[in-house]
Amino acid sequence: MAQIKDVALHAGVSVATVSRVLAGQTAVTDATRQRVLDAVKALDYRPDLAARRLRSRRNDTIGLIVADIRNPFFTEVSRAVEDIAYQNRMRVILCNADENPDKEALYLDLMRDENVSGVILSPTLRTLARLPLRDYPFPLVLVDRCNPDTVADAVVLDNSDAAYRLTTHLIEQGHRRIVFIYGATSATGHQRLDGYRNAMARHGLDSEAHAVPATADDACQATRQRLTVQPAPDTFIGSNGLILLGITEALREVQLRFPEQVALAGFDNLPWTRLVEPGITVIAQPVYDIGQAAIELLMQRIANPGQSIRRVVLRGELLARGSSMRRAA
Amino acid sequence: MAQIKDVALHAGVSVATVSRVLAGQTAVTDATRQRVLDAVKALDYRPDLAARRLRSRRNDTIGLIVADIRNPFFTEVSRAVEDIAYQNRMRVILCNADENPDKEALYLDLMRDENVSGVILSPTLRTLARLPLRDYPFPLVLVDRCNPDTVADAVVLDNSDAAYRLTTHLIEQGHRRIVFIYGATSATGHQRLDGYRNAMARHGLDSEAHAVPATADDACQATRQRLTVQPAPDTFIGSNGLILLGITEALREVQLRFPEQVALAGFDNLPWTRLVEPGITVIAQPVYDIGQAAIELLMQRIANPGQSIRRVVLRGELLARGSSMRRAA
DNA sequence: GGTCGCAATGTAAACGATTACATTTTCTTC
DNA sequence: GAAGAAAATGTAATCGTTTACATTGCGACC
Repeated sequence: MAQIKDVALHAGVSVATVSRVLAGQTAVTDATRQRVLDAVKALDYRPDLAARRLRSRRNDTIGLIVADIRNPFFTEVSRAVEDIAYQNRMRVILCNADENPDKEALYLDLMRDENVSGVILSPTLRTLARLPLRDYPFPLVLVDRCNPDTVADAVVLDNSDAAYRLTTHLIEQGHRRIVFIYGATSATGHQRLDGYRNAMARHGLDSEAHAVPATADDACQATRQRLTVQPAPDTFIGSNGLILLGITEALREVQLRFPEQVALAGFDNLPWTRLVEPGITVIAQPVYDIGQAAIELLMQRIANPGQSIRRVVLRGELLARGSSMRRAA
Repeated sequence: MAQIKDVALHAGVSVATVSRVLAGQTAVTDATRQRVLDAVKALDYRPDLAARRLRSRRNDTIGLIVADIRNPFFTEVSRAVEDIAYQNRMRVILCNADENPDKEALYLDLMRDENVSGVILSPTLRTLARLPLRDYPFPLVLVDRCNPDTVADAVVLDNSDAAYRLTTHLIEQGHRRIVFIYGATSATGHQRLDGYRNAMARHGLDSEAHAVPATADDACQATRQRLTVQPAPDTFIGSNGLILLGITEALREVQLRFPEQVALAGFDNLPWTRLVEPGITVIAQPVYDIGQAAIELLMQRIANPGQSIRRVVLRGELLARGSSMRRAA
């Protein structure tokens, strides 16, 4: 493996000059620059990243800690983050916390060990609550989840508002006994719950919400359970794509028809929501944009650590489909 | 930030001893080991990974280059790889090649630069073809995709056989005019195509296959297109989950009923395949197992570079659902 | 008790880059 | 053409570990 001194020798210059050429500095003659680049090519020289990072104390790597990689929301966010990062010559270390605060803490430690330039995180409720107590040695951008009082850059949906609009839509379609099932571990679930409750209260209706672990199986279980209890609900809302999936499975098991026997709606415009007859009404999130906004925010903060805290709030779009339509009288 | 010499000072030993304790070597007295560990804790010392990697020339990082992170198959593989890797104190760099050979080459170079201990790769056809020409400076394990003659460790499904079984099942159910839609860029698609062709030929039926870019949209487009041409097919097979999704969308658009008007089957037991009425028949892959086998294979090779090439072939399971059932006469 | 052997520990040289500082070259300007 | 400034280049220290090699300590054995 060629080293920088081999390149220097080959080009007839000093190692410092080679380093400068590779760093893209200006204080080099065009002629020598060219000789160095030729030598680099001739020897197929590639700088040793470990050495570079040790000496320069820079890393050009960012950490991305997602709550659940199986959730298509996060895979799409990851895609965006990765795209933009590599366009800017940064590496990404992707970690999957599986909605587990311990894993999350572990990965945050790991990021510190790796001396990353910054981290994008979708925190569980516990980590979010502890955020003010800890002091991380890197810039942190939250994505998908934050509280009104969190002191960190963040990119989120207008969760409460979107849930309010979704619930209002259902009420306007004549549904009344609306049950809300949400993920217990995420701030998102709670904010959407707020929106749901507000909409219900404003129309003089009683709220009924169930917290579950944020997996399809748990949501399915909870829905089954609820169906055994009278009075049966009109309508279910799932606070994210995985939960909506679980609810749908449970309703399909007992052969309930949408929207005649039960109405259904939720968050995340996943491909299958269009396929299930007669189409499931959802709030669509601008997923790629969320990821893109997050990494751009992070890079801005890395470049300028002193800048004031920013929060980007994106709007969800209501896609009304058959599952929420007014049922025949 | 505490350094190793601070720890040494605090514990009253030399830096070498500290390093030895942290490396878990045996040639240290219990008493000194304890003093060192106390000092580490007291100073909250964390080794500088860049320095360690530079000096030791080890990295304990593996690269995972998946073909398409949006394909749930690969997200589940990633989960498995990550789980096992971190259990073994290894880091994972996850890269998404988007089925693009150029991106793939870029990431492979990146892995070389990062000096990773090994790489898990799901190659496009082009990269697979070029594999013998290149010589990578790290162990390589292929996952999901390989040829009979590829000279590398690999973990794959019994693709041809599974497709054969699936096609035979459809034929036995009375379907005849079966169209196979597959991803052009992956070896998997071609192997499944072989199995399909064999089954058709054995029953004296004509094959009809269409290659498409491996996305749901392209599969949807191709299906729409095919539906405009007479004679209309009995049945569609999608060579993976994304393509199956695209086909399903196209068939739903024109309101065709399963299995009365058209039958449908494919690969990947994704959650939504159970939800679409009356359930879509699929070959289920042991996804987590595939990822687990891949990283275990890789770790074995890292530990023992000289061992002979291994190929792990896992069996797909046919889940017969309503979409492939015999239609009423 | 001296010597040998081995275990425990210490000293200092790597690892391969970047970069502060020193030096040389080139360009202005008179 | 000389002086001085600025640009280009070179020399060598440095980043924080690991590890080869040197040294010390200690018990066993004769």
